[in-house]
Amino acid sequence: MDSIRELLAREQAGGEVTVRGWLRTARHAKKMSFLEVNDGSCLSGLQLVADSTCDGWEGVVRDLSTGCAIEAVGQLVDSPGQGQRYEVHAQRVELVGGVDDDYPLQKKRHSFEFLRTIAHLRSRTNTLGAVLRVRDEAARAIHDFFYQEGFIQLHAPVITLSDAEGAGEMFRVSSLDPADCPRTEAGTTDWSADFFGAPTYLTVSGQLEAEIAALSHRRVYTFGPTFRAENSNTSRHLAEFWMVEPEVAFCELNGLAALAEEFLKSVFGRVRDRCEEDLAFFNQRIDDQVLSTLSHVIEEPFGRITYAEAVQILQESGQEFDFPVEWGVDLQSEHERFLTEEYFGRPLIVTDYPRGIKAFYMYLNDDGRTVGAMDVLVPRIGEIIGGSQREHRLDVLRDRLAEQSLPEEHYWWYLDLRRYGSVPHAGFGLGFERLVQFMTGMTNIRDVIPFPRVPGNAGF
RNA sequence: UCCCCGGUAGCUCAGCUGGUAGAGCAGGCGGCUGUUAACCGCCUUGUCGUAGGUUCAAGUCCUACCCGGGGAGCCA
Repeated sequence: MDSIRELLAREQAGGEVTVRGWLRTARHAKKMSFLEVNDGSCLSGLQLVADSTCDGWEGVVRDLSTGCAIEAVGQLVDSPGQGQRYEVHAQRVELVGGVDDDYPLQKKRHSFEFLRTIAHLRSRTNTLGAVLRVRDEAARAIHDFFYQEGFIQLHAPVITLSDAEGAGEMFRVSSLDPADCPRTEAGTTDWSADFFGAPTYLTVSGQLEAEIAALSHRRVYTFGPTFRAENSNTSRHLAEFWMVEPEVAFCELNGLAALAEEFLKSVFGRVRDRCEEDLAFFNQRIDDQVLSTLSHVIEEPFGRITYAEAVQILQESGQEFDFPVEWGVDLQSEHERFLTEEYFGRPLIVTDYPRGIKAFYMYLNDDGRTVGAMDVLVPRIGEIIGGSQREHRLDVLRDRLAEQSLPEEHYWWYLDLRRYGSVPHAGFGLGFERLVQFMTGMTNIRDVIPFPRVPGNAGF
């Protein structure tokens, strides 16, 4: 049995083929029926043409409608009609699974909001089908890029003891019965009686574990689900999302920025090459900037400025911003978008942020006021990558922990890494769904992951 | 969490200054054509988000809540 993708890619027509899939439309005329079958292997469907000589004409073909699962055998021929190169003259059509007449997917366009309520069926639509293929290709491209660059993949734990960077609410993991859990003498929950003997949470980042592996295997990455219990209701946030986190030993900030740029160019190039049809669809139906934006990322060098330069550009821009800009405050969405969309018009790497607005583990620069942090900003999405050179000097790291009132005992093993063969190292995090959003032009992040988890909704 | 906008048929929406609900699509039946989100005719479908309130009368006005969308914050 061939996939429709393979059949449509054939050099020439001819021969008997078997097709299995789901009907997008069934157009019935008096003497013949046209059945458009899709099997998810590509955006295009395959047109089956059946007439009264077809086995199954009465009792099957004439009763088919949108959504039916079928299997058909016939001859692959050049299509005389417009809109497709080949079609199949069906000799036999079997109904594998019929549909009740309340099948919710129509031939007409649905809103993405409605499709989210039928997440079990929406992957059969053009747009979500294309998203799943692009997402798959991007994931493979990421693994292949790191493989070729000599990285090994680290499987970071999903259940962790403590917060990676003191940022973000975490989901608690517990096997205790909330209605009847053991209490301490003070009356609070006795977590020492819980499954792990301590409070545990779903991970918010694999970074700290990746640092461990980088300090033995030099170039490593993680690619897995991460979790944030933030009450974020936006088109760019999920409670469960997939994050890519490379970590490189013997590497400083410049090397990391170069890696980030090379990484994005490679992954985007691969998806452009292999998802041509899907990307053309997104460009036509979702956002007509998709293809030109991809080319920008692949072909043009990224802009590179320091935070201080960014502040100066913003202050001298003459733009009215809702939030004023001055050295020491974090850049707002509107600032990031102005820089990458209007001022540079291409992806942009901003480095060396004030120490006060960044995490404790970031490398303290010689000026004493900035850290070796790096954000990659892209048009329409804003920050897509955040990373930094890590603080590898034990004494400085201890000062930074104390500065942010973080208890050393929670980070005992993280500090150990600085005591035993510490080396300069750096890494970044990439939100995988935001990458897919950027590549497809989809405006809502809930539509680039098959089963989105957001506040108040974990259905399907 | 905050600010705006919205919730009317299975879907997408219309419904003016309050007067008792409608179009396209989907679905059913019939017709027709190498058709392309096919087309033509007929038919079916509603606690007008929920709960209160104002009024002779509420889809329409008021209040609260729920849900959805856009933006912001947090961030990836």
